[in-house]
Amino acid sequence: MENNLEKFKKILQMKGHKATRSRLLVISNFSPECEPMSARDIYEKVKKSGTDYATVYRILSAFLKSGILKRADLRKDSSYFELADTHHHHMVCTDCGLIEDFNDCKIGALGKNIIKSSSKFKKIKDHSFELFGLCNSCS
Amino acid sequence: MENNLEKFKKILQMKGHKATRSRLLVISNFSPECEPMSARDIYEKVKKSGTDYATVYRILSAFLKSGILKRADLRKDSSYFELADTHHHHMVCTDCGLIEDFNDCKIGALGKNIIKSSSKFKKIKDHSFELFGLCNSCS
DNA sequence: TTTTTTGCAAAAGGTTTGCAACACG
DNA sequence: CGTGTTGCAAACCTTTTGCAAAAAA
Repeated sequence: MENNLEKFKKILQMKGHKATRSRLLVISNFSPECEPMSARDIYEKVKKSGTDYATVYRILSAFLKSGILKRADLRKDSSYFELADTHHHHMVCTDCGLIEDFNDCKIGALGKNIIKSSSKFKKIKDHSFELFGLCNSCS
Repeated sequence: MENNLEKFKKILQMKGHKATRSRLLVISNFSPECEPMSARDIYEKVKKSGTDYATVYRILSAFLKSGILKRADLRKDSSYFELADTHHHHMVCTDCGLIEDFNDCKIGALGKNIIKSSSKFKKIKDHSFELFGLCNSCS
């Protein structure tokens, strides 16, 4: 447990954040395996410690900027977040919201080809690639 | 002009909508070439005729359900909409918001392969694929 | 101690809803 | 004419901001 705490402290410092109680709380709720979370999801997990919505949003925004987190574009009503260093994509059930991860192997190459024919862009930093459909239970 | 009106009426009826003044107004503001639009973009174009925000949202929502429109996932602060029957994707400048369309040739096949290895999904209805970076002016 | 961050409260968008009047078919 | 749609106002939800108190380095 203390090991993890130290690990998270190190990550925060490496990314230029002060290791505050709230930030440690937020980051420790993410793992490479877990589903993307909304601000509300995170707030629900940290509110018992006194951390409020404004702080959650400020932390999420700072983590996005420093590259700890990235957005997942799931066509939901609010923004979803996940660790930035795990490159995978999602299948999303448009009925019940179920999310399944999948690994993407060929998108990077695709993007490089596409940009060659663009006159307005010369470099891509990131991409989204999500699949939408009905899961087995909903179909 | 009247030709277009008749064309749009036909589309609405075919999709099970009554051809009301507001719905004709909204649908006639979309074209296969135009950039995705937000509810605000559309409201700005129809407000002079008296159509209000609530109606715009109700129409967008109905058009999504009937398959006239689909969402575009552009990582902006609000939802964006475009005609559902034009299959293309977007490059988005994360600085100034510039959007450039591109045609996607290989994603469909990719999706089919991916779903084969899923235990929770057996059919994909749609996908997102957008590229994010800085446009030439912003980089 | 100095600077950054937090908690609270309030505000600012974006989106949805109740309801009576209205328009389409 | 009857049902579905609209306009208005108000509510709701997500996200942002101002500010004084608290915590990190």
